Amino acid sequence: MSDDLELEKSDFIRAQVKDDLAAGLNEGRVHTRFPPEPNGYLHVGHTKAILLNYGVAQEFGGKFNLRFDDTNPEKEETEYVDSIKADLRWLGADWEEREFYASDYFDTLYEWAVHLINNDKAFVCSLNDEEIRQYRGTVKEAGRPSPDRDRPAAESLDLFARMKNGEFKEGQYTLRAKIDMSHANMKMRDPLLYRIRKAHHHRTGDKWNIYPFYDFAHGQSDAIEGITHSLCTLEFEVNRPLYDWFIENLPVPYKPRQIEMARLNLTYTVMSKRKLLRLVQEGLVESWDDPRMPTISGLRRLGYTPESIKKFNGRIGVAKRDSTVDLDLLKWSIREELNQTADRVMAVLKPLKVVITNYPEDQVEEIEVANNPEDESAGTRLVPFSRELYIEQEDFREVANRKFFRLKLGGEVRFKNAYFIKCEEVIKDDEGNPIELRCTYDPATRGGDSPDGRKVKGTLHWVSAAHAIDAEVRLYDNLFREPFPEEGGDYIANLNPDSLEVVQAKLEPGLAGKEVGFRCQFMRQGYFCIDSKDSTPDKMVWNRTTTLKDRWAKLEAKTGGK
RNA sequence: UGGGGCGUCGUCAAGUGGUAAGACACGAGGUUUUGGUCCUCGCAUUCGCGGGUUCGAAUCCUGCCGCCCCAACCA
Repeated sequence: MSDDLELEKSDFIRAQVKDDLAAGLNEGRVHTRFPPEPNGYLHVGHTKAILLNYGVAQEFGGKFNLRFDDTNPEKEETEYVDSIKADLRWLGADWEEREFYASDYFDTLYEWAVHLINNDKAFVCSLNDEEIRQYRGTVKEAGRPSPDRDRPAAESLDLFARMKNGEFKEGQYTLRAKIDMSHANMKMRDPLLYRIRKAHHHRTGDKWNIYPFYDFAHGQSDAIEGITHSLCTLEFEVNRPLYDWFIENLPVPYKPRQIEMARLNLTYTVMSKRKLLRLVQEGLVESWDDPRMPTISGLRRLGYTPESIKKFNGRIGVAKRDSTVDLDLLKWSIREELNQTADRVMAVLKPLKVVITNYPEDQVEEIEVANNPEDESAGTRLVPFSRELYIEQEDFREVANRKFFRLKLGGEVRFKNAYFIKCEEVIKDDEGNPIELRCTYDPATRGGDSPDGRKVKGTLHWVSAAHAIDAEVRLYDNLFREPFPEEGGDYIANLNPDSLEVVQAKLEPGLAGKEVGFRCQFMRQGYFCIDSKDSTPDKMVWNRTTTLKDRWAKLEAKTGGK
């Protein structure tokens, strides 16, 4: 698990920070921040930003702030700030006592807006949203100045104060910067600074009737906190000139610098809070932390560890080109860890009864099984073996070719660590489906080796029927069936109808009493963990974190089942 | 009147003038009481394309092509 003190992390951002330090910038400080808007749950994409920002601060002996970008009261809720904090803690990103909110700075921001008005760099505009859009021009045509652009500062000051006091309706006025309506960068065409919004804010309550926009809050918040490197995603590249304009034109205590990187995209998933919110609202998934969701809380519930997510992020790197990472890399990162650390247990997902006809009726043997072949120190345990057992339905075929190493009528296989078992008879239901196998065992093969040296090709996992624990197991698969669900139409249409299959499984008895969150490998099936929401001691619920690599399935698919 | 970014293997990604790292995926073998793990081998004569500079170019110059972002009172 720790082959990864690896080569020192290096990417263009860390290189830049290193250069800045070497050049003696920022008094030798490094100070980063993660600035989520509390309008939804965090997803894997955010882990890239969190781990980068926190990692850079750590690596250069700097500080890391958590700052909620809460300038839009209509979409923001305390539930979201709580979930965000829980996710950061779980990931191990420690903001110490520096938990801030853009709303902490509303008073300062208001003063700074007044400062701009006084310096003839902002004005109160009475255009409505439609007019503002028209006056702004297009990407290829210059815009036109608002008729209010030359409103005297005294008048703007008065109007702005009255906006704040709630004297006007929403939408009646805005405060805008006075920059350049013909600027090639649309963001510089007299951008909006404040809008009237008589909404209840999750922290400031009803104190404010006006709220600053992102552009007027973000860089200034960075400046107030003394952030040295303000890392964000590529789409904010066009906002940077505006970011710098405010820093230059306001009496800020510090001049931070914005650096942009590519956001994370993953195949077979969507990575936008808006799109994830729709899945939740329309009941297409159970909740934000549905194990199929790419949210941090969803992955946590699915069984991912913080380490695996860090490993994943270490592998994908940080760069500026738009990219979509293969979901397999994420799955690989958790298998990689769990292969080393998870105990192996036997659990039968889709049970088929096996009766060993020559095994004494009331006999029970305790079979010794290694807990983890990758880790001898994990020790061994005893598993009961008896006359009636369960095996996996898919481990039996009445007839099959020699590529099928498992049990067939008349064939012999090994039951893991127990005995060689031979299938003598199949009992079927009315539809012809096998419902019970009558088998014999070879007492001389106890432990799973034959003294006469004969070989069997297959080894099956099994569970003693009388001792088995019943449990619900949720077999999760990709949420979407297409690698690029957003391509061509509505992503909802690309939802994978088989993203969840629920089965009633039989588990080996040693699993009784395991705590919520417990992870292990169900031998030959995958990695599983006990669900943190729905599992109870009486009725366990398990989630499949991910399958094992399955070369047999691949072979079968290739040969078309022949 | 457009501006700003970005193009290196199927997918990520190193590389910063000295002759294409690594990972995932994929393929072929071997080991194996998990068709898992592990091990071995293979997988870019070429860096979006074309010119140029140079003894030497993915790296420099130049022309073209392609993709992404910006015209919310969202962030």
